Amino acid sequence: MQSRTPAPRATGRPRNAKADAAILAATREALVELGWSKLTLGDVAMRAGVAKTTLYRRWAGKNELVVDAVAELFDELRLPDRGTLAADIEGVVLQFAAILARPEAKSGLMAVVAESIRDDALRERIRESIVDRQKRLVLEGRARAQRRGELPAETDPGEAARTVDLIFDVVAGAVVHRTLVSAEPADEEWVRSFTRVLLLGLSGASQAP
Amino acid sequence: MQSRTPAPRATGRPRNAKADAAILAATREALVELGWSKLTLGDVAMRAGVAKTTLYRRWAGKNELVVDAVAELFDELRLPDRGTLAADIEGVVLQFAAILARPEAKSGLMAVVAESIRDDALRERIRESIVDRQKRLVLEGRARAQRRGELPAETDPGEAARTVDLIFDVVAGAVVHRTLVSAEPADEEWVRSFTRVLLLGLSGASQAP
Amino acid sequence: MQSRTPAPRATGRPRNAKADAAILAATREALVELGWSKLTLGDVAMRAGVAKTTLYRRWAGKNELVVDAVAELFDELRLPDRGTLAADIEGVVLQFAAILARPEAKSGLMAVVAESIRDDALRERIRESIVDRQKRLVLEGRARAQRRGELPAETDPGEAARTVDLIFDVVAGAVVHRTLVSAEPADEEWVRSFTRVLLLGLSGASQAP
Amino acid sequence: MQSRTPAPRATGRPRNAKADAAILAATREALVELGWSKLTLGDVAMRAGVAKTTLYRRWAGKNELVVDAVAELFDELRLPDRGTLAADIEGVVLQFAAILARPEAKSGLMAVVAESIRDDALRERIRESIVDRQKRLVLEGRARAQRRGELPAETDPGEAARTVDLIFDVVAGAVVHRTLVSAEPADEEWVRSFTRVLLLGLSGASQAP
DNA sequence: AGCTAATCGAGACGGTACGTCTGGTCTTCCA
DNA sequence: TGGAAGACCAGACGTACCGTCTCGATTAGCT
Repeated sequence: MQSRTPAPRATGRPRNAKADAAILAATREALVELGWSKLTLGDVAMRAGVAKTTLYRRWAGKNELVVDAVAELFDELRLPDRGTLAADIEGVVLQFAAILARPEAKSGLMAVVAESIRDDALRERIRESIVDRQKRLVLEGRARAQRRGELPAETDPGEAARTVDLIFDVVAGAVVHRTLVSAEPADEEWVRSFTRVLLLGLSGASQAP
Repeated sequence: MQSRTPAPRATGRPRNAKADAAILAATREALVELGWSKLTLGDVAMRAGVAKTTLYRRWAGKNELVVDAVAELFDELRLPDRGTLAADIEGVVLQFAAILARPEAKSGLMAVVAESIRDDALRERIRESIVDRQKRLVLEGRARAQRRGELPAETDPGEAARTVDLIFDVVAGAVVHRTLVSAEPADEEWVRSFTRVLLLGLSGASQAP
Repeated sequence: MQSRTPAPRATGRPRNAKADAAILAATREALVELGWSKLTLGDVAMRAGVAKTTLYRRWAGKNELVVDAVAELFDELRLPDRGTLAADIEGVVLQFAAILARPEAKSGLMAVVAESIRDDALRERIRESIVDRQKRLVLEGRARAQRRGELPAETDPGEAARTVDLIFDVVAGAVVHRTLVSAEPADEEWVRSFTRVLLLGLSGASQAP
Repeated sequence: MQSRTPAPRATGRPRNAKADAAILAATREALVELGWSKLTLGDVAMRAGVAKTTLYRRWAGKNELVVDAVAELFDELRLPDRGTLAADIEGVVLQFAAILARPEAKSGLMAVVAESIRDDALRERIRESIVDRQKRLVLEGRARAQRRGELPAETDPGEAARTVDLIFDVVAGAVVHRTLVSAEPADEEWVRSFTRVLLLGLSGASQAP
């Protein structure tokens, strides 16, 4: 999530530790005001009160910077215990939708995903910083449901991993599409409908293959 | 889908009819080679053997041009009758995934969606040219399934529209996420798993509200 | 003296003819205010009311621009007939000194000569635009003195050319050194002393080889 | 000639004495390879195996450093007794021309002179370190010629000083112009022609004012 | 056949951002 | 205290594109 430290040095003036946070905050601010395509690194540097060179010393370019700035937003996601699997899912999907509704997330996320298509290193960075980092929610939710007896313990680990991936694609994809492409709010009503379809589909699929 | 004719003129030299197609083809070619962010209108004009002026006379900018260039790709989608609802869905989802796997679609689509977040006119153009244009497939598929007796006739038109939207968000979102973010192929196996979850979820949801 | 026209085109928008003069004037203005080392092309462009790209389209860089800006100054040099060779020389040397005393000439000339040491094309440009262009004065002065009978007609053309070069090196070198290195004014008194030494030296040298 | 010691210190770690020489040598090396305008202090520091800080602690900037680096070159000038005034002059002018032909002198000298036009402190430093320091040669040559009886003892001290200045401007100016602007070698033949003109001019001028 | 009007190519134009480089300064640790 | 290392701010560099403009040259339909 931080700037990539090229190597831990022992000598020379150490980097200003506050600058990283200031730059990421300035990036999010600029994303809100300008959007991705009109965001310039010179402007971000100015907002952060930092020279352009400092920014380039820590990030390779606009894409890497925006990935890190956006990734921090998703670390807010939590999975409070709401008693049932359905309620847990609804809760986390609503949180996810709320983050996606924020303009700094909207503007940046899709753009870097688009850029990642032609930049393998960038895609890997997105996966590390954002996607895989949040798969913990799916794993934790499933474990909790298994403890409650709502879901059986998985037998085939490969199958289980594939299911996690499928769930993640469906949940993240549907919420993103609803929010960014359809441009409709992913509100409680929509989340309830979506969760019901998802749970029924999954439970049916696991019972009658 | 074509360039926006500001007003039908009667006099003066008529526009070169072949230029539109040449420009859109050149745009797709450039998307493949360069991706969205390194695509420049000057380069597209050169590839199309056309002056930059000509290009700007027909499209307002990069975003509008790319939307039109990409939209043509999705007109290939067909819904052949494969006998059952599940097979029909699998077929169209596979076609959709195949188009999304093409680099000119990948590069362009996500980028213009990202741009559309801060540009309402662009979002409207995307919806007209791409999204709503393909909702016909969902409607046609449902009608066919109702004729077969696989689905009951809908009673509440509002509820039916909401369901169409939900299906579209889930299908398009999941396939896009799988292809672009997870960067895994949406192959037959995945499509079969996905379709099963979707159908079970929908049928269960409609039976036991 | 003008910007180097890469090729006489027939098509496309023609270059703004006034821009050349405006840029050269702005360059001299900036030389006066800032000197060579603090002169920036961005600043010159702004002063001239012209975009930086326009400037770079016409000149390869700072050195070439300054050569042209300074060269125009020396076109003012005239050789009025003052009756005797000594008076003619004194007159033109005083004019030369007066131009060299102007800050736009001082600042620019030495700097581009310094740069020309490592840049053959630049040295050639200086020679064409400034040095050889003003050798006309030496030639004209000699011809006039020969018409007056003050100097004999030269017999050996090679020797005559070498003498012109020597005179030029001595005159230009001495005035430049006096003005720029010694930083003393090349005023009438100094010019009279210098001219006397020069003429005596030359006449003695031609009489008794 | 050395770095300017702001105050003679008594306490603390003493400065590395070798560093001064290493830096000046590195400066000359960089002048040869890069020329003045592409010489950077960071590069000089690296060549000298010294930190940039050390360099800035001893010299105020690029100009001061180059003046000192170049000044050392001119200390090689000697005035061996060749028997006649003309031979003495030819000898020293040839030496001067040989130094000016070296790229580290060419590149640096003209550039700092150019800079000195807008920087009085720099001009004073050049005069101290280079110009006045070598006027000793003119004085010594005249005294020797007077001892030989080639020149009369001067009567008016002011006039004598003015003559020294004039000689210096003519000699230094002509050689510099020949070498750097005309870019022709100041070889024995040229020096002989030049010296003859100079001596005839001076002797004639002193005889018949 | 001439007129009118919009097109076409070419390329210059004013702007703006890029990512890099340099100049000087500062901050840290080590000797 | 000096020195090596290197981060820091400031700002110019020369390049690339943007979207607009100004040309001369076509190319139709309408008189």
